[in-house]
Order: sequence, then structure tokens, then C-alpha cells
Amino acid sequence: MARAVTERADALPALGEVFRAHGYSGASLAIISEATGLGKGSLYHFFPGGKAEMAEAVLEEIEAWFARRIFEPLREAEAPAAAVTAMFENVTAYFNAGRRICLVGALALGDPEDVFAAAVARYFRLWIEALAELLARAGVAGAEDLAEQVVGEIQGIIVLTKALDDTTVFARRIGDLERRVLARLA
Amino acid sequence: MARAVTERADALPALGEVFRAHGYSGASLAIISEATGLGKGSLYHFFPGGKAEMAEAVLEEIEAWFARRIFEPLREAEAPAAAVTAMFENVTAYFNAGRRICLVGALALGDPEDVFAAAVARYFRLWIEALAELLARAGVAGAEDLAEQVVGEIQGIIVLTKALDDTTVFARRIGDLERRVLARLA
DNA sequence: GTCTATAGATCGATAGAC
DNA sequence: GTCTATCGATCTATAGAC
Repeated sequence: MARAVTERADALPALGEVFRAHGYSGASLAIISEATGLGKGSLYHFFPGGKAEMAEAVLEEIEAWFARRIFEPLREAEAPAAAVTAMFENVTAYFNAGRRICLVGALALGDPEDVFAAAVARYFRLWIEALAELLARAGVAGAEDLAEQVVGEIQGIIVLTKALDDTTVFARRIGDLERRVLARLA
Repeated sequence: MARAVTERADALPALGEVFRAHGYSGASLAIISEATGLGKGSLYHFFPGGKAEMAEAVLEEIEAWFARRIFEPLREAEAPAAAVTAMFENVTAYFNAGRRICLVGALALGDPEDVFAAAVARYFRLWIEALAELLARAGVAGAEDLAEQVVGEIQGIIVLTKALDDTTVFARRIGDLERRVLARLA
């Protein structure tokens, strides 16, 4: 039996899935309440700022996850090829091999009034910087350009996988992308 | 002075921009009414099915535009390099050099209950098929793979450009992508 | 902390005058 | 075809008992 929801952080995973499934505007408090198992009273107790604060908390958790599992390993890596492979493994795990979309990317496209624009921009900037730094250390020419291309391409793969409702697209395109990046390290 | 709205089609451009800016769930009839200059009475006169019919009509118009300006030229092209260049020119024009997002991609990520899933999937399938056919005729090995990669990468570029709020990302990445595709034609 | 009840606004959609 | 008025549902958010 899962631990009961006794603090904000316990509700974040379910909150993330709700926003992924319905978008920010489409995620009503009724849906959120059902998905988290928390009544409105509890939700506003944990998130006095309402839906906006819930989404912000989810974005913070996502950035923390990527910082720990993606950005920092890239910065601290000593073997570039292994670091690239590890990044794609973690990306594949996080996006559940294409069954899960990127909430940050979805908010980039669908954010009403750009309320989360700063957090969205920071996520992508941090990712590109960390990858570019690794590629530069590996002696790749145009490291910044390649990093920008790779991070963008991952987002495109997620869009395409969801659009075609076909997870083989994700596996095929992520595998191909990884091979192309590794080839640049030689 | 612009022609008055006297038929469905006249309202589609404004409708498209509303859905792009607010998403499907976030586009309320109040916003739609203001953006189109049509009262609710007129909106329901033109679109008896309400918001869902408006979005479907927009998607149909988008597919028609891409069919005429992107898919068919790819299929009918005799000079592959010129066709690729023309595709990227039309894509850049359509997405206004990165200032405009792809509504189909946004619906792929944010569609509630996947109401438009079939239209979304068809759009991407048609694009990939048309491009793959051209690449195969040009003798490119793995034409289907490259086409899938390119169409996905364009979506990623749009996401990244919007996320970073920087149209130089679009110009840089689309230019680079075009060069990489042209290199495969040699 | 969690619950019910409900406020107050806005939602999509309809009706009917013009 | 377009307008205003309005319906009933749903929305976010709050209040107050427990």
C-alpha cells in the first residue's frame, strides 16, 4: 500500500500526470482532486495559490529531477560517450519510452499567457548548456549547435510519437539520434 | 478594409490563431467571439457543432494548405534539391520564422481525450510519406527514416523556439536541418 | 488536515427578437 | 445572419465545521 499523502511532495507525481494528460487549462480541480485523492480543502491547504501553484511545484520537481539525473551527470562526466549514453537512457526512462509526453514542452506550446515561460525557458537552457559543455570538452566542433539540435530533436520525437500514437517511433528516433551524437564524439 | 465575415472560411484564420494562442481547452467562446468579431449567435450559425467543429474546420484548412503547398509539391517534384529547399521555404513562411507554433503539434500534446487524434496523425503521416517518397526517388538510403527524422525535428524546433522565445533558434536550426538533408541528396 | 457547502464567475450552448 | 438574454453546468476559490 502506498504511503498516504501527508505533504505537498506526495501529490506532485499525480499532479504532473494530470497536467500531462489534460494540459493546464484542461486540468480542472475536479480532475485534480480525483487524481490526487485530495479534496479541494486539502489541495488549497498544500497549494494556497491554487492551480498555478500546483503547476509551478510540478515544474520545480521536474527541473530538480533533470538537474540531478541529466544536467549534473553531463557536467561531471569524465567519459563523454558513456555520459551521452546515460543521458539517452535516462531520457528514455523518464518519458517512458514515448508513452509519456514532456510537460515542459507541452507548456511551451500551450501555456496560457505564458505564466510559466521563465521556468520553461530555464529548463531548456540548462539542458542545452550542460550538453554543450560536455560536447565541447569532448572536442566536438560546434558543440553549442549540436546540443541545441539534440535537445530540440528530443522534443520533436516526443511530439511525433504522441501524434502517431506509436512508441516504435520513439525507440527508432531516439536510437538514431544517439548514434549520430556518438559518431560526432569520434 | 478587410472583407466582412460572410462565410465559415472567413473566420478560420482568426480561429486558428486563437487555438494556437490559448490551446483548445483555453480558447473560450468569449475569446473566440472577440478574435473573430462574431457573436455567439453567428458562431453557432456557422459552426453548429460548437468549439469542436471550429477546431475541426481549422485542422481541415491546415491540412489543405499543407497538401497544396508542401505534400503535393514534394510528390510532383522533378528536382529533389529544389523541392527540399522549397519545402523549407514554405515551412518557414507558414510558421512565420518561428513566431507561430504548429497547431497540429500543440493538439498532439494537448488534445483532451484525443478528439482530434485521427486528424493529427494523418497530417504527420502524409508529410512523412510525401517527403520519404521524394527522398527515395532521389536515391537516398533510408529515405523513410530520414523523412521521419526531419518532420519530427521541425516540430522540435518549433517547441524550442517558443520555449526559449527566440526566433534565431528557428532560423539557425531550420537552416542547419536543410543543409543536412541536402547533403544526403548528393 | 480534511470535509461539505457554497459563493461568484465563467463555461458552452440555446432561444427568440429583429 | 446577428443580436441580447439567459439557461444549466462547471469552474476556481473560499468559508467554516470537525
